[in-house]
Amino acid sequence: MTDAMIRDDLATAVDDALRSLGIDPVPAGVVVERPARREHGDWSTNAALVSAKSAGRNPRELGQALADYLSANRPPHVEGLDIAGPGFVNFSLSPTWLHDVLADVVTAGEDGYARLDLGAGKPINVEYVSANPTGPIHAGGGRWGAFGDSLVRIFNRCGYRAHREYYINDRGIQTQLFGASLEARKHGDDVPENGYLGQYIEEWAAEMPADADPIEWGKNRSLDDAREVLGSMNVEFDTWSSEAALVASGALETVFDRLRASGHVYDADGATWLRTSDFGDDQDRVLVKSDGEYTYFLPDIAYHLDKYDRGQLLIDILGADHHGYVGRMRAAMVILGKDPDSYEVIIGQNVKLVRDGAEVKMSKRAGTLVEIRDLIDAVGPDVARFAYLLQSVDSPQTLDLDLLASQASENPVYYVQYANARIHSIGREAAERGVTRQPLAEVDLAVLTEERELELLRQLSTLPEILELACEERAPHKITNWVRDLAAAFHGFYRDCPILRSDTPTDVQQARLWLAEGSRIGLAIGLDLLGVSAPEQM
RNA sequence: GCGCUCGUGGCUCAAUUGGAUAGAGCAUCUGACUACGGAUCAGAAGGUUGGGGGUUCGAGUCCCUCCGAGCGCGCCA
Repeated sequence: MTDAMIRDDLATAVDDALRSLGIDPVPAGVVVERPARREHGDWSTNAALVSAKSAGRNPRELGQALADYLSANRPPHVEGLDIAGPGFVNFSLSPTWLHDVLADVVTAGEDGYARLDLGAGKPINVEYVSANPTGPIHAGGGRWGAFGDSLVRIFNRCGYRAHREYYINDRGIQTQLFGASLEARKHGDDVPENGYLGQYIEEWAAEMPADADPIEWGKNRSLDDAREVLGSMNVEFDTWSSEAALVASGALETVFDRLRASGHVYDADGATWLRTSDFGDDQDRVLVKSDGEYTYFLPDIAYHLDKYDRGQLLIDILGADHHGYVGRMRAAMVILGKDPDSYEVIIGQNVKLVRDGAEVKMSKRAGTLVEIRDLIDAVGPDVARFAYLLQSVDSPQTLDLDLLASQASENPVYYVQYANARIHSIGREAAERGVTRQPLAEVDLAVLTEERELELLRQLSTLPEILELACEERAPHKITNWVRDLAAAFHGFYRDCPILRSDTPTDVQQARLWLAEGSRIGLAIGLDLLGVSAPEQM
């Protein structure tokens, strides 16, 4: 029994009730949902509100009629029914179904509980970070790493097959400038005009062997740094795609021919253009410059086309400063015959970093960046990752570096990890006292009737629906919020419902041991989706 | 100027996508353990959701309009 099954049962019952009152067909917009407030019951329906107008009846009176019908034809597990507010019909469930939830959770375990099949194995390609290989990753880029990696974990748990991808812009003027800057500083010369000025240039130039090719060496140095620092935050990739390799493969010519053949390419002002404005872009874009060089755009098109080999759905995660890019790429994909819905872009709002009470304006070229490495060194990977995932990517994020460091011990991530550590501590203490957990089948979970216990079970029961929401809305922060709520429910339970104390009856002790195990499973799943560790002691 | 995104207690953010009395954390104040870890728990205070108008049973959410912020508007990437 899961909460989704309960919801379906209730929705069916509500439909039946409406029809019995002569409201047929059932109006769109009638839903069964969780009320915002606990005292409004476990589930609620707006059926009376939505139907009242077309039925020409008063919402409260109609609600009463619905409640009467549902009382007489009571759906399973429903204990209480009442009508409240403007005409909501509220359902209260018997605690028995929560005991079933716990049995499900511990039976399915970490691997099986809240494992969905929304995707039916559909491959999704997710590209994120993709910072230019011209220096270290800055602290703003960490947001896309944490977000993208968690999103992939969510997809995979929901039955998709997600492929993680990083695109390396290792060709073009920026890489040349970067290499030239390294070379110049190596010899103590000034960097060229528009060159790179950061402190890291000095350090890396000093590291660089005298006989190294500065462009190649600089690229590899940047990528090693990215791999290492992102890896320390549990951010990994399946494919690192090189623009230079793509160009060398001849893929650009192939794509260019296909674009030509589409009839949407034209020459003007000595350059070659793609007529993207016919496909929703606000202006046409140059493919080949008048000096005969490709712009970044043609390789990007070739790259996106290439990604379809590794996913039926392409997702790019980009910072808000790239939002102007979406229209042209979607246009190019459509011109190449792709379904516009198969190319999705998630625009994340940028991160603002505050240090010493002032915003740090970041520019890689000017060398004023805050490296993500500095952040991780200061607060650790778990705090950094949790901080990134604490809020929706739709809203701009402000990270106060001093605050994050000074409040490291009060960080919400520790609140969650502490709950996990307490569970393991109970296990250790139980072992020491010779208390063992009996097989589930021999334990009566029905003795779990304290409000703390029920609240913890209710929270545990919502993970599947939260996961589904997080997946469909591409919103890992919903997992973060859920895992915090679960930890809060556990801490409350821990405080008021002793397990190992000598005055705890044996049957209650056994049921609570299983409840602790269920909580452990929930925390483990949630933290894993966030890519945050679940330490057994702290 | 045009376009995209956004504006929620002192601070950082939620809000089941149009639902009921807008919720958390931090900071502030007050309480709670003599048997499982106080990195915890319970409570108080703090709001005209930037302003105004509209849509409807119902608006933080949708529409219009001001105000304010960030980001785009290259033959850079």
